[in-house]
Amino acid sequence: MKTDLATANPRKTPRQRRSAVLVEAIYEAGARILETEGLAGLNTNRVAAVAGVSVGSLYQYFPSKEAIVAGLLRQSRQDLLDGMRQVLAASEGEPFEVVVDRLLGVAARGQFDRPNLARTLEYAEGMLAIDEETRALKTELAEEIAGFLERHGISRPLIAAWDLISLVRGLIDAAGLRGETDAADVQSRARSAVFGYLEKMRIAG
Amino acid sequence: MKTDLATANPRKTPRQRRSAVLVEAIYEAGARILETEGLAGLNTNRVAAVAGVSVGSLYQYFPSKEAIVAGLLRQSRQDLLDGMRQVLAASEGEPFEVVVDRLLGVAARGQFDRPNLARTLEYAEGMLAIDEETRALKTELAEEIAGFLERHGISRPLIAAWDLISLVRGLIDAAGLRGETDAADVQSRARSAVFGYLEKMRIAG
DNA sequence: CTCAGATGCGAGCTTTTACTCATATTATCG
DNA sequence: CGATAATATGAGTAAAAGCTCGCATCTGAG
Repeated sequence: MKTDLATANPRKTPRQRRSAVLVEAIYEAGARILETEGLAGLNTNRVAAVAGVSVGSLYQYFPSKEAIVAGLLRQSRQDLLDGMRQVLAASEGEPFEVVVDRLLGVAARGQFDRPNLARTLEYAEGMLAIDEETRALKTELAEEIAGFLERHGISRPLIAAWDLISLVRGLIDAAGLRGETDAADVQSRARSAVFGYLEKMRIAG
Repeated sequence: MKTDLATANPRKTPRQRRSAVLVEAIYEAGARILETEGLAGLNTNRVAAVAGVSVGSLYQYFPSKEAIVAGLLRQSRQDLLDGMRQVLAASEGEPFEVVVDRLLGVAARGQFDRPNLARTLEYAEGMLAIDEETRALKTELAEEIAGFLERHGISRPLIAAWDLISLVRGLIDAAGLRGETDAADVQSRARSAVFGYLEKMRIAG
């Protein structure tokens, strides 16, 4: 638990194809373990075993087990941010409600298929030394959303963005945990919460 | 990580005062560690050290480290459930909005002062073998809220209860994590989300 | 084909951690 | 008090986990 930043970043980057494959296998093994057993079940020996590689190879590219988790978190955040930006870019001139719903769709898709993984990764942030870049992705996402909200007359847009992100995450996460499978239904309830919140904010803010 | 139920429950109950004090010290030490270093930072040796007792004593009352976390989770849930029930019992005939706001206050108070602890405990449920009784507390809470919602004409009350609980938790949790200190402001935003959601649900349900 | 650099390996060393047990101290009650 | 039950202790053990290092194998440029 003493992990500082130096040990939470990749050690070296793969140059040949086989090493890229190896790194990918490690990430997937890590994800699977986090998904089924959580942070506490993740150890380098097991990751290596599940990935079908040796511990030594693992340590060629990951200086610590935290680095694996950090990498997964970064990927997950980057994907979400990219998805959101794509929606926003492709939705110029569209009605507010439509855009919000599309954003919601991106969020739901990213979280609902592997809810345990998503939850563990988010939880991990508070416990690990995560590099600034990965942390920044979270802020970037909020700012992206905030900009969009501001353009549509929502007051305190940054606060609202944070609130909406965390509230939607909480709702979807819990639904996944309970074993709900109807993503459309969950999304529609999340929509209610989001629009409800926004309406109140338009008046009160 | 193999912990089954037998090992996640208290070993024996304190009979004298000194042992009750000891157990209390262990819980508080556990809470402090979870708060600052998360689940991964919790180990029996450290808990004992922080509590100022010996490992041997710890194992007199806790069969495993999981039992400490399980106990903390149970307490936290019991407190929340009690608080909610008290509000509901004391609010017969009060307007819906007032009661909701009081419930929100209970939730916020229980979560906002030690957000890291609250988050870790909730996360822990998925990773540990928690006794049925503690698990049931979660359901009881949802059902309590659901009953209240149903009496006020909310459709799909149980789903709505789950959604509201998790959405409020997500929102408050994130606010605490970001270091917000104005509990009243957070609560008022949570109120917006809750009423917003409920209004949509009254129509759509 | 060759060879230097890149990659892969896994036995094994070290540290951490869960947990026990023999022993010592303290409370309670007659 | 004195005796018995309750409680507290912490050195010690076994298992798990983090991580290294010397050596084997592969790849691609020339």
